[in-house]
Amino acid sequence: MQREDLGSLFGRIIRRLIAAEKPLLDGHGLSMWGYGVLTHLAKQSAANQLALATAIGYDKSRLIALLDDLEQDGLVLREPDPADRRNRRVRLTPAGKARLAAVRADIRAMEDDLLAGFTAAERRSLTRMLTRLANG
Amino acid sequence: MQREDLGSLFGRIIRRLIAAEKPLLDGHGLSMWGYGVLTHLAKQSAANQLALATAIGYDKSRLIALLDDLEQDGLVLREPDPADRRNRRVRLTPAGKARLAAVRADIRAMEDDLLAGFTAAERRSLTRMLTRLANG
DNA sequence: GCCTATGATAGGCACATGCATACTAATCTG
DNA sequence: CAGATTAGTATGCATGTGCCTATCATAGGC
Repeated sequence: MQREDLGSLFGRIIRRLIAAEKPLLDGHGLSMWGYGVLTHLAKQSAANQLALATAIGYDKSRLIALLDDLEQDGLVLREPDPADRRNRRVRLTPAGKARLAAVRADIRAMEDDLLAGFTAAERRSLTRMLTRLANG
Repeated sequence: MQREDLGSLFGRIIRRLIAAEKPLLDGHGLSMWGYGVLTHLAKQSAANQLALATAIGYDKSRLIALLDDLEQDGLVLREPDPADRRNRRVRLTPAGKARLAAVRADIRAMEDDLLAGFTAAERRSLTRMLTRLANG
């Protein structure tokens, strides 16, 4: 029973993260997946909804209602693609960017708190290794 | 949009881990939570089921059926606590230990594969940091 | 010896998930 | 132009989850 499972470690960490993030997201009227969509769109607008769904690992059927909500809140915009009228491009509105920035500030503060015991070098090393694992 | 969210990183990693672990567990006839129970019991037998549930972060109601299954498969044993007959101690059977060892070998191999690009020093550093985060 | 608290168990509720199907509009292929 | 493919959308199903309530046996406090 030497070393502990990665699965168990990551599982416990994810639980802590979710528990800490949930109230912050609630405070800004965002769901986990809603936040995921905004975050992704901040990096790059989506050429179509299917691409967005696969990019964030969400079900394309479920994405519809999620986008409906975000659009109704004025955070994202679905616009037709003139080149291929089947596609609907999705991008952030200014309000979406603002909302994201606000949540992100809260989340960053929470994460800083979580990493309080880590030196700057450790944090860099950790995020670098996590990124490698995530993109494997 | 400087650094990426911890939540997003951990989320993607967890997805990869689950996708890789699921078939291994299936191959040994274990569910995620079943594996979690066996792993925990290998570290220490549970004084009662409630303690076990909270230790692994599982719902105490749901634990019943899970233990029923594990017991029926001969992997764990529920035995009365002579000191307090409300309690039911839970511990691994030899078959449970054997099953756990088998799954664990598979999982360890999978994890080694996942960490293929990491040096021994990096792995140590990673697990040390993850443990700190998990036990915050 | 009563009253309260605790552990094991059963059951239900609301919700999110992955997965599958179906339908329409638009595009592409031959 | 006809047939196949793709994007968006709606919907349904089985499953798993957290949470909450109820019941029963046992313990412990007073």
